[in-house]
Amino acid sequence: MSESTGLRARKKERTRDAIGDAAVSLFLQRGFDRVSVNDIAAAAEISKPTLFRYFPTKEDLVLYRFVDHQGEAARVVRDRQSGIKPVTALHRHFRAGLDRYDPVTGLSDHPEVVAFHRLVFTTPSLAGRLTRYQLDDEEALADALGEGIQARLLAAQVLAVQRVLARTNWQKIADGRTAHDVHPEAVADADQAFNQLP
Amino acid sequence: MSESTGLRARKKERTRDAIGDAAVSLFLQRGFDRVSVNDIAAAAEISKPTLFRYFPTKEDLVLYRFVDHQGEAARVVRDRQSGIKPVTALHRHFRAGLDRYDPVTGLSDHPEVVAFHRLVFTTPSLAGRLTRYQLDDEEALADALGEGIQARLLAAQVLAVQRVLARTNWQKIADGRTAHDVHPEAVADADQAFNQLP
DNA sequence: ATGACTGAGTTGCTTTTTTAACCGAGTAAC
DNA sequence: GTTACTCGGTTAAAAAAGCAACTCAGTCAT
Repeated sequence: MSESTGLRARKKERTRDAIGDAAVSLFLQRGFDRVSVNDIAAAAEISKPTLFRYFPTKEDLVLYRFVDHQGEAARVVRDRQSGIKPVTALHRHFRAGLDRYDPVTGLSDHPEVVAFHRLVFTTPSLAGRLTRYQLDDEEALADALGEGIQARLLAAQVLAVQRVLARTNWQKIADGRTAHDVHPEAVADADQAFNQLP
Repeated sequence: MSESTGLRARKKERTRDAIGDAAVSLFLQRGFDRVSVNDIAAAAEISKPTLFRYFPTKEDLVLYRFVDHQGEAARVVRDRQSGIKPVTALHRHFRAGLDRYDPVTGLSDHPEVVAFHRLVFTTPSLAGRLTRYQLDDEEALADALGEGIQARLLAAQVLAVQRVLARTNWQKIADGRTAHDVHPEAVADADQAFNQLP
């Protein structure tokens, strides 16, 4: 088994995580625009230019956790077993995320995750930037689905569905319920939503 | 109060410590020449050239803890209050080291320190290199003491005395006694030794 | 409205680190 | 004896990080 990543790559990854974690932690403590990039750089013990070498903008410091899932939908479609319809593959993948309470499904009641989602949804510049990421994601998914306008339409609908499902789940949890409690409804919602897709 | 060390300096110091600690820890586990510099570099998560930029030779990886005390005797003499004889200043300084169980006096029963001393004394190349350090130390002390042959003689005698005292203390502790138990004898030995110096 | 600040990004230059390749001595295999 | 290791230590080139100083917006006094 090769888990040898090379010194350079390993340290870069660690630096990236350190910056991202420091940023999110500070943002959760004090709010997005009460924290300067200087604060983050200081907390992560790196210099400001280094910070911007890892993250193009301040917003990306928050959203890099989503970026890591960038293109995931497209990948699911591409890697599906033959004979399985794209929508089915996406449905199963979302369902699996639900079952392991993956934060991207909105179905996580870890306090940090909940706070993080509130941060994103209630900070306009972050929500804005997030939709831009989702557009990229949509495009990739459309490409994976095929060529014409139908592929684009389907891609848009799938991602819209996932967005709504995730927000719905998050909302219920933000209202104080546990992820475990919400799980059955989340599964039912997902089944209904995906099944009425073309 | 300024404790601002600058990012660069702070990280360098940390890297140095990481290398030194990794090295000593491995040496204590497996013995000096059962550990390659590659092992040390890997454990400290730095590359081999980096290791050698921090430490000129493998031996220095062990001895840097002594190097940090390099020139201490000379400094004690130079910084003594006026009216105090050099030997007296050195005597008091050694006595103070005894009182705080400073490892350099040999009067420490921390298992790690004891094992470390055994490592140094029982590994020929290390003992050899250590005496070279002590020669440098001796020269610095001689310069601090004055010009002629007398200064050199005194310097040599002082350091010889300190060496013997430290080894004597260490030997007693290696035989199983506690530092606290040995302390009175160590003080008596030191008093006797320093008092019969010119 | 002008001037002084603050904060997001950037730029040029220097220092540090990684990488991979090498040297030279020792040593074990055959 | 030659071949092939391993190990201490070095070198050159390229990547990455630090530092200081800068631009460009906004903001908030006076």
